Amino acid sequence: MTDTGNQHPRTDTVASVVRQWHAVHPSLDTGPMEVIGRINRCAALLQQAEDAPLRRAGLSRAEFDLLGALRRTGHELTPGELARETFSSGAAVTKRVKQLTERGLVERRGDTRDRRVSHLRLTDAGRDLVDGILPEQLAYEEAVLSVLAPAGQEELSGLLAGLLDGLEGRLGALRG
Amino acid sequence: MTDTGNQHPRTDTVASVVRQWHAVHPSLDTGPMEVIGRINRCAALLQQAEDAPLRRAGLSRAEFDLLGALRRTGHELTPGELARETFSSGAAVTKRVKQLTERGLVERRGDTRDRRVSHLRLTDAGRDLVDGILPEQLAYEEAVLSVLAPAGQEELSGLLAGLLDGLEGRLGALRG
DNA sequence: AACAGGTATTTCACCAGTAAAAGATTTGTC
DNA sequence: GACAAATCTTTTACTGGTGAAATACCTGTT
Repeated sequence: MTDTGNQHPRTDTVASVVRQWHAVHPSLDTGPMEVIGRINRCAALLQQAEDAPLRRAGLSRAEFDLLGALRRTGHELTPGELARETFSSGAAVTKRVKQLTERGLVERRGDTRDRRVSHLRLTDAGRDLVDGILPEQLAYEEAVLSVLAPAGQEELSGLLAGLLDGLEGRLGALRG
Repeated sequence: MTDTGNQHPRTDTVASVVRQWHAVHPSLDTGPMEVIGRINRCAALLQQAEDAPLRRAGLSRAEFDLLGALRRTGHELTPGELARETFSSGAAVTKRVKQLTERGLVERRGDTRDRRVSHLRLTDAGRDLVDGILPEQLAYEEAVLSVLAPAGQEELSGLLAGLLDGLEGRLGALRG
C-alpha cells in the first residue's frame, strides 16, 4: 500500500489529448479514444521498457517470442505454425529462423513424408537462453507494472481478457 | 442483451499461452505476462481494425495522428512539436509532412524571427478531411469496443489511465 | 564581430517487417 | 499416371520507421 494518493493530480497524455478534442468538437463522444488510445500508448511504452532485459541478451522481442513459442509448446514447430503462433508473416519467420539458426539457438529438420515442410526446435543453448531470460524478464515486467496495485493488475487483466476474447472471436466479421 | 452466455467457453490466446508456460515451468509467476501480453495483443488487433476507416480515406494511422494533432491543438505546430505530440522521431515527421503537403492537406510557413523553424498548419481541405473522418472513426471504434459493456469500458479506461499515468511519470527511472 | 555551443530540421544509411510472386512438393481427379 | 489445384516455404521488391550525421541558424560571451 504505497501512499501515493488516490486522486491523481497528474494526468496521462491521452486525457489531455481528449481534453483538446473536446475544446474543438464539444459534441464528440471520445469514449473509444480513451480506451483505444490508452491501450496503444501503454503498449508502446511497455514494449520500449520490456526491451531492456532482452536486449542485454542480444535478442529482439520478436526473436524472443519465436524462441518462447518453441519452448512453451515443448515440441517442434513448422515455420507456418510459428508464424501463426507469433502473429507474424511467414516471411518474417523465415528471416528470424535464419538468424537464430546461425546463432546456434534453433535447429531445423526436414520432414521425411512431406518435403515441403521443415520442423524447428530449440538447441540446448536456445533452451537454456530462454529459461535463463524468462524469470528475469517477468521480474522486470512485474516491476514496471507495480505502478498498479496487485488488485488493479488483476482487474485489468480480466477486463483485457474479455476484450481480447471478443476481438479475437469477432474481428473478422467487422470488416468496415 | 445478446444471449451469448456470460461464462466464456472460448479463451483468449494469451490465456492459452500462459497455460503452456505453466505446464513447462509450473513455478513461474505469469501475472505480468497476462497483463502485458494482453495489452500488446489488443493493441495489435485494434490497430488492424482501426485502419479500415482510415484507409478508405487514404490515410495511415500515423498520418491521421499528425493531422489530428494539428486539428485538436487548434494552432500551428513546428515539426519538433509534432514529433513530441505524436511520439515519433523527427525524421518520420519530416517524411509525413512532405507527403501531406504534396497532397494539399498541410501547409508550411517559415518563422520570420528564427529561420530554423517552420510552422505547420492544416489547409482547409486538411481540416475538412479530419472533421469528416473523425466521427466515422470514433463510431467504428465504438463498434469494435462494444464486445465490452459500457461499464466495463469505463472501468478499463480508468485502470489504463492509472497505469499510463504511472508509466509516463516513472518510465525514465527504470532503465534496466 | 567572431566564435563556441546549442537548437531545429532534414538527409542519409540502414533495418525489420510485409504482400505478392516464385519455387517446390503433395493431393485429388479423371 | 498425369495434370490441375492446393499447400508450405522462401525470395523479391518495397515501405515506413529509426538513429546519427549533416545542415542551417541562433545566442551568448569575449
